[in-house]
Amino acid sequence: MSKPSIPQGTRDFSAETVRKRTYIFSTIKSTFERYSFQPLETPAMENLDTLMGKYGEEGDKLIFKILNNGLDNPEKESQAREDFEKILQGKNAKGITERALKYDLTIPFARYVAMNHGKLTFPFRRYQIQPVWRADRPQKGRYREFTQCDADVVGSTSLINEVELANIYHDVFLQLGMNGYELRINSRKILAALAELCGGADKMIDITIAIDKLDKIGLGKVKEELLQRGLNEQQVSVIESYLNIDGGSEAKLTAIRNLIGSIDSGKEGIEEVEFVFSHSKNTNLIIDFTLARGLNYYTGIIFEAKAPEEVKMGSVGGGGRYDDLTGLFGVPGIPGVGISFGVDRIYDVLEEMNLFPPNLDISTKVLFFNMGEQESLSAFSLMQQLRGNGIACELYHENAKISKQFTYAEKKNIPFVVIIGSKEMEEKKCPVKNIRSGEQEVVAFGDLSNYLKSR
RNA sequence: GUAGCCAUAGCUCAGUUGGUUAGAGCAUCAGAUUGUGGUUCUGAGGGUCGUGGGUUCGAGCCCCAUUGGUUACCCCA
Repeated sequence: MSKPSIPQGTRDFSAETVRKRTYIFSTIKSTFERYSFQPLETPAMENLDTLMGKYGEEGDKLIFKILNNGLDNPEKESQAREDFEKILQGKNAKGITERALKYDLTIPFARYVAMNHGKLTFPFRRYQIQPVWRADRPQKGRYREFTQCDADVVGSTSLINEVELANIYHDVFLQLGMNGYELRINSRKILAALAELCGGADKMIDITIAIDKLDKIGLGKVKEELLQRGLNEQQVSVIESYLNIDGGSEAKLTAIRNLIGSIDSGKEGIEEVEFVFSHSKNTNLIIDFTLARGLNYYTGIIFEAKAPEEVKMGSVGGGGRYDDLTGLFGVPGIPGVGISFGVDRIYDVLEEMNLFPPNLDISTKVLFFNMGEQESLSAFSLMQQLRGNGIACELYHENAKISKQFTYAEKKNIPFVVIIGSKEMEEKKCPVKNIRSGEQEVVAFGDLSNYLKSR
């Protein structure tokens, strides 16, 4: 028999990890709730149709497809073979696979809104915290199963939404102690204007893919890539002057106005960025015209949250505005804007920077020592009383050596031990020892709950 | 999908140009110590060297394949 294992890029979460993750989830969740977002959950799997074509060509390849059941049915054999031929040619075949694990939370949400738009009150604000799956090659900060925390507002074009979302990022990251994070913003309209200026709206995707890599590969390589992608020298030099925009936010805005302010979409984009920048309380907000983001459906403001420089984790969240996401599902005219937190990466950042608060792993508060058969029965009934009063406690399972029971308490990070032997049973008081400080007090049985509750 | 690196005890790792019975630290268990632990000391258990082939008198070490992990590219949270 082979060694047990789990699929590549997936993880088991131990108690300690779950508690740390829960800490992140509850920080994000309570912030979402405070901003009046409502929870939503959607299935782990969607119909393949729902997902295909929504994330670009690369995205499609990374969708985890689910094999249909019943393919071994002899009556359908010839059809199955025919369908499989399509798969071999890189196409999809409903006969082989018609469901897939969800790839993000935004598209399923759009699908949900399209299905329920008649029942929803707009603007509709929802948050969603669920796992998603990508058939990617795992590496640092990248998993095949990971959890996203999304908040979206649909049915409103107001830029106030963008401002609020920028504020949410700030609230969450400051609360988590990631003070050095950056929230970069840009507008797709500015990128569209740049493409227009370079003589081809059809080149927008090529341009954005290339310039998005600026901080990674440098200006020289970006120019090379642009040339490779079919832009001419003159167009590349326009892009170069765009990329050279630098300095403080005001200086950047002035420079971008000079460059593309005369183009309608450019002007709109600049106004958007300026609005969000000037109205958000987020002091970590940075205007970054090189920010592009991969997902094709963004049309206005785009966000990307970056981990503090020193941890080299890159993006820990992102989002943006989409004018017509539900249009993909036959319900046009519902604009929206949303953001996402990448919990798994945030976890890695907090771990690396040592930012988790202590005591997250305290679950059991009291360990009753087992000093013998009669003694343990007495401890048992006291323990039940404490549990009734909401105190998590545990009785050591056998009459082992004292030192062993202490070690157990220490390993399980249980802060208090209670020792009940024959003497204590007679006197109806017992020593309560704080394991960390070593302090010990004798407490009457009847006072035990109150004593422990207060510390 | 492409490329690099790694795989030896529960964990972290040594292991010389290929040469006797594969080691250390930590962890575990037992004892010194039968109601107050964490330090210390003594002892014990624990391995098909990822798997399968090959070269060789001889392989943990060299070669091939395979599996798993990891890092980078593409892309992305």
